[in-house]
Amino acid sequence: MKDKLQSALINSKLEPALIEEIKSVGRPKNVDAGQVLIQQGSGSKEVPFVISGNLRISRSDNEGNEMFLYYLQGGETCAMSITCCIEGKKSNFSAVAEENTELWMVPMQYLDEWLIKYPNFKKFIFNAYQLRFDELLNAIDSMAFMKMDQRLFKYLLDIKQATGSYKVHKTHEQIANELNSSRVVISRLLKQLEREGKIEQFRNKIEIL
DNA sequence: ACATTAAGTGATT
DNA sequence: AATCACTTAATGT
Repeated sequence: MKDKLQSALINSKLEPALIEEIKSVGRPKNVDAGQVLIQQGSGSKEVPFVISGNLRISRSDNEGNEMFLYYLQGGETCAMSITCCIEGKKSNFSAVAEENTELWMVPMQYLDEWLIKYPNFKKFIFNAYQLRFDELLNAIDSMAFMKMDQRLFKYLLDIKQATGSYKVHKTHEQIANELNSSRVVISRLLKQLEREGKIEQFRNKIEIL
């Protein structure tokens, strides 16, 4: 597992000494597909680094409504959870593993120290923030300015990007929930996309062409 | 064969 | 774009 962590962080430009610290201080954690890693409103004392697999980050309310934001992939860390941890605040989003996902959990108490001790760690965090912020802007754009059909197609492409597969194993209902829409609407739009030759549909599965 | 779950469709707001 | 009501198709037992 540590080797995998090493290779996941190889492109991060983090100081080797820091990577060693991360390795010695954290612990591995596996999350199965579909499992919730972070529940909105919960607090955590550990920061997750994604080694492999991916996490679906979304905003949700207590009534089961969900709003998909973006995916977190290997080598990335959750910028939001870092501030959450440092401030001891509760999470304002939830993270669900889309596939079986390997994580490296690092206790937050080290973060302050690392931010001072390792300049590249600071860069890493700021960079992560920047990336997430851009993704958030994208998400906002897609909600505010894009029609549902465009959102849906973008969503499918996001999944392709995150999983590296053209096959999406989800039901119309699940998709509708994640986009905070209704099943009927999604069914119709998917049908449309199929007619346009952009996708092919099967039961519990959609293939992007 | 039957029940359950997923997906398709027309009509209405 | 959402909801209702209903149909059809696929799957599990």
